[in-house]
Amino acid sequence: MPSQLQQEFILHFGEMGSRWGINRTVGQIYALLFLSEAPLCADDIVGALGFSRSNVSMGLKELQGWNLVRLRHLPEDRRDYFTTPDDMWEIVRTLIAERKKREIDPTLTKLRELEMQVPEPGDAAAQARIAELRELIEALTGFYEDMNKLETERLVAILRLGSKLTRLTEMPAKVLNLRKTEG
Amino acid sequence: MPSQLQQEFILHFGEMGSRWGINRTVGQIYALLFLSEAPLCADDIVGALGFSRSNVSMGLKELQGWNLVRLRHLPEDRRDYFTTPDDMWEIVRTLIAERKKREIDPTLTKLRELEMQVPEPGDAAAQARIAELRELIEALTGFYEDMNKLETERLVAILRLGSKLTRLTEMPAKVLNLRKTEG
DNA sequence: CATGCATTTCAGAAATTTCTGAAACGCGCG
DNA sequence: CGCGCGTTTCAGAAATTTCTGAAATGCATG
Repeated sequence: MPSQLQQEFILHFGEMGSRWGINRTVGQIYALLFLSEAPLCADDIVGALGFSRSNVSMGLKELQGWNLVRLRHLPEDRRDYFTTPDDMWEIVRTLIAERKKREIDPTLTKLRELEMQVPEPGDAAAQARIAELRELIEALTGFYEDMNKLETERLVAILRLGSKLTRLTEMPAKVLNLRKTEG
Repeated sequence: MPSQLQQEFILHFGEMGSRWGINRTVGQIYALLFLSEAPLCADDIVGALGFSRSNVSMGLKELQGWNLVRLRHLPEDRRDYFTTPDDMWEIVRTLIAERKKREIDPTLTKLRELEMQVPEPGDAAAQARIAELRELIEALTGFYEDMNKLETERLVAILRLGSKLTRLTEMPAKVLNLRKTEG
């Protein structure tokens, strides 16, 4: 039985679920798993949240589809248990990766496809706009991919620098090459 | 009447709409406005997409709520005309700002609120996890806010550097302070 | 202050998504 | 192979979201 604190967290995640592209049930299940130290099985979740068994099953399946939960097995027990990763950065990384996969990649593909089409007369402006959009998305996803390759420590260091990063863009090329690329 | 190319773009945006937290109609309306050079009025949109007049009205209102379209008036015509900004970076900036407002800020507020609560026994682990999540979100949104303050030129320069940014974190503090902060 | 033109509101209809219980399935074990 | 225990599927019910036409509203103009 979740405490008052946990209850509130879970309900909030439920409400936000719809804005995040998952639904209320799935949001609540995730929140519950996120807070609990020990792995939970489907019936634990039914007990805590009161959804039907099948709804929980579908919710867990969806969370697995998002790579947001890990399946585990306890000795002497053949039920499936689930947890969220301990490392919060790992969670955020998968979340971003999955959202990119669902919300951005299909559009990028479509835009590229549209650019290949032979334009009808009058399509010039539209096609230019599409190209510009594609370039912008590529700039952003390219940056994301670069950042995502970094170990968390380095990533955090960069985040902390924030607007100080501008300075790097002001430095002469020479200075930038003082150190060799590593990794 | 949209060309084949435009049609495809519009339909794609419609389908993606649901994944982006707007709906199909709204996605299509936005796509149409995005592609067209001249401002369009509600009836132009009805003509192009075949939705009911009221549906278009609601869709436009929602887009205005997202700050994704601009209202304009043409001389000698008292209808409302709409456009999307010419500057694509401005579009992306508002999009990100609005999504942050809807998808992240409420959660940040809630997490802070939960951290203030006096924990019941057994809540220690949960509260620690909540704190960790809050810190991580703050790190990310803080970085976002820093980046968002930059002029587009500088922002693009940083994006292009990508993983080269790591080097900055390897430099001794002295080097970093060679140049004074500006802006 | 009535008229004409355009936008907005709103209650119900239509469509879509979510949820449930019952049945089907999978699998290790005696 | 048949039993026990747990998971998944699925068709229909329930809930939610989206869409529509009709009526209401707003507002400049004669």
